Amino acid sequence: MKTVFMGTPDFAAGILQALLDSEYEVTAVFSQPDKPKGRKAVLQAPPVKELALQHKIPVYQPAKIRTEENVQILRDLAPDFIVVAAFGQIIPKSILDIPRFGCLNVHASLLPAWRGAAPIQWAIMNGDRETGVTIMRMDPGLDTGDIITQKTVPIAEDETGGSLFDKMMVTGAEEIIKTMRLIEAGEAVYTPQPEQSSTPYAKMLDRKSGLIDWSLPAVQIERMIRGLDPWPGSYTYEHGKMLKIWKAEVIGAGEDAADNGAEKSAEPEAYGTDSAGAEAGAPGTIVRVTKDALQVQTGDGILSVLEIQPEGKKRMAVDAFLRGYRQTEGELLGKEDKQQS
RNA sequence: CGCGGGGUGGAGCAGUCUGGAAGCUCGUCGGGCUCAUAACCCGAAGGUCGUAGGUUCAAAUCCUACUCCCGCAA
Repeated sequence: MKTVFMGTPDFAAGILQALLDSEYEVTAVFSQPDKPKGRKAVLQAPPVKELALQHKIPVYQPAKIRTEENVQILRDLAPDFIVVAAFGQIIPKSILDIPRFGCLNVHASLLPAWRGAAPIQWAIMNGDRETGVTIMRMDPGLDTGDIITQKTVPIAEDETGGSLFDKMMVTGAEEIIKTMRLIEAGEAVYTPQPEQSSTPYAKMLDRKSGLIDWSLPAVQIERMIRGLDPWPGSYTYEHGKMLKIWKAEVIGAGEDAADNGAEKSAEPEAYGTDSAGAEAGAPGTIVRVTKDALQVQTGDGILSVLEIQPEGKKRMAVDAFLRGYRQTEGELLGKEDKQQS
């Protein structure tokens, strides 16, 4: 069975690997063009390309796949399947119609939920308890094709975008092969999706998506921090410098964060008068600094920051951060100094 | 040659501009106090100040080259 694969990032490379390990013959790979990356702006090949080259599979990297030239190339390849995973380009009907068994897409959500470019992160940010992988037969719409197979994946309490990516890749790899066999055997069932998605569109993330809005509830901020780890990362501003936050925990406002909360608050700390002002502070205010904790007021509840990365530095635990940087209670986070420039 | 921050005992930082005894907050080890402790007190170990060269009586500090880490931008 001749198969053409289209994809770009690591997630897609995992799917490609599964195809290479299977009985399906990958005759060509399409990926996005190499892009400058890193500080030196060195051209870097996408992971899928790297993997394909290792296996001596021809790689095409058109800037636009929808040209007549590319369509012709695909016709000549005459694949039985086209498998698409995180390719990054919209595939026109003229190509969807080429393969005998259609164009299959591996999508990292339980469609119709989270259609779009960043389904994994959005599922975490939304606080979903589970998500999953959907294999669908693509149609010209955006993640609106008929569903063939779905497999749910639970989202752990401490799930990050990165850890969920790994799980989804494994599941996606299993499901795509399973689904291809099903189709080949003529046993596939195509279930149309409802027109309306059950969630907002999982829009593409960029660096700015990571700016923390302290007026949101602490739980939501904590989810965002996990969802955007390792990319693009969540951040705020401290003394006008970017400060990334990689890990945090919600401190129940009043509920039973008892065990360590109780002991600590038992200590005198002569903390009565000035804390009153701090507690009532605006979202983003640092309300409490101890040897190894940095607690920030949010729109609802307190967020205790656990792992941090100052601009120009590496990730570090808060206790390390607090040793050198000396934070003060009452300081307000999130203000970008516009002094410079 | 895109812009910028940084490499100082195990960790995080100060000191660099205005050369001249290695500092701060912790950690580690030993001892003490205590019913007890991550708290407190006393003491100790541990550093080629990223690398190489230069200037100087004298360089963490000034000059040159290199290297590694990181943020931004793409």
